Amino acid sequence: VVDDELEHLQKFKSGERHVDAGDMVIAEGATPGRLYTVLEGWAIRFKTLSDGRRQILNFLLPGDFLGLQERLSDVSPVGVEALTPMRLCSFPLSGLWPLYARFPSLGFDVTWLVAHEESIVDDTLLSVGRRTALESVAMLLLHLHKRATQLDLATDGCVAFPVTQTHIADALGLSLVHVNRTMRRLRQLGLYALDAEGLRLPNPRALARLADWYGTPPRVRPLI
Amino acid sequence: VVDDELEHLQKFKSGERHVDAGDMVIAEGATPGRLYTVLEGWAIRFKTLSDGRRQILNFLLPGDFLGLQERLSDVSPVGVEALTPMRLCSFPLSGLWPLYARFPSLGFDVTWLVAHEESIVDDTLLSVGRRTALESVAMLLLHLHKRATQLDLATDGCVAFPVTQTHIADALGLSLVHVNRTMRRLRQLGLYALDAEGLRLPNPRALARLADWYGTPPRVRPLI
DNA sequence: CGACATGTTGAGATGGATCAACACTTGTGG
DNA sequence: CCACAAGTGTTGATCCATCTCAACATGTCG
Repeated sequence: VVDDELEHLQKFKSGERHVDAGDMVIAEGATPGRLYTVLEGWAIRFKTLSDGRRQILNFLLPGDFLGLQERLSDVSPVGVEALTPMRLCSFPLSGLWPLYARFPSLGFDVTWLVAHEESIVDDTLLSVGRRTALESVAMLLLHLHKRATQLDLATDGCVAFPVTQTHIADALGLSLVHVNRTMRRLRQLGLYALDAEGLRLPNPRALARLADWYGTPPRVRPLI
Repeated sequence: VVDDELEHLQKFKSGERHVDAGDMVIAEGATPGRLYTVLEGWAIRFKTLSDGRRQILNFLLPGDFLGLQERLSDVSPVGVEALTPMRLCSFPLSGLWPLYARFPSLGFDVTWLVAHEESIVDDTLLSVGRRTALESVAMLLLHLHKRATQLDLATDGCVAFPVTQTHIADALGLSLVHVNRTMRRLRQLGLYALDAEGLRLPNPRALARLADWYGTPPRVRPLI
């Protein structure tokens, strides 16, 4: 989707960063001075309350941008944790302004990426607030499968899926146990299959109907 | 907070729009060709499922920007409804790119506004997903009161409050009845008072502790 | 005056939470 | 090679935060 933007942004990179699965890319409460784009791998962006309750805000896949929302205050209010080994394109926060000044079209693209991420969070908020557990899980599986497929991460409709039931629970504001039971229902309905190979959705349209969610047709450079 | 940006953005305006309380600024499913900044008044940004369940994504106050997330696809996936009479600064979508090209710093500010709105939605998602009803309502009241105060809408700690319990329910993914009972508890705890004058928070620090939410110190032009 | 929006309260129902096991796999150190 | 811990998935039993249904009160407005 954003190949073009990615390529340009990389000219500003000051280095690549590699992290392992489970590593924190940005720790909650840290003061990161870097921005990243994801080149490879999956991550979660999350917040936690002081007693440990955690909410996953969204999943980060290749092409996603991170570090901007995190920099609105001195201390990052969110954490970012790798779900798989990752390759990140890194550049300093101080490089952002020159980028806008000299390549306004890239600034434009950054805005687009941020707005796009927000629209995903909007959708999740609708799920968590108003959808039932079954509907929410249906939408999340469909959403992630679709994104991965659009990034060419699918082989024959099957995408590697590093997301555990715990992650799904934390993304949808549900308990682990209830996610487990809900996913059993979806599985028995034949709406998804998951094994070592990855995630498969035999009937995506039924999932979409169930979740009342029909993704947005992707547009490159949609503004202007 | 954003007076400076507002002033510049207004140079691009193609007109002012006035709407009454209850009017739709942007209808769900419409294809708006305009962007707005709020000059005066309150609004909600929301999504609805096809059976009518509604989720408010965030509240729009003076200085907020709208129309960008809405324009990521051909059809606006969200609606915007005025809670009070509003005055909006309007300019055409086609004016956005020239703005970036000729005044990169304004592009920068637009990015900041979008990222800031996302951080608010992030906080709400944490509430809806992981906070209890009492905590969620506490945070919402505190958040709105703080924003209004920062915009100088408070007189003597009291802000006009056009938000009904139905809105709070739809913002927090709760039922109207439960919001009513929850607010009664908060009222009896002396944590808020609401009358024709407006909303008053006698003990904001207790609310913050209850909600485990300590807003971000506002920064103007925080990037660079 | 009635219609409508908003707030309030009670009673009962339920989706989802919590607590508690247990199975399976993987990695690790002795 | 085995014992063990840690992560993940699964299932049953029970509880409760919140929902739904149903009234009713109040204020506003045409």
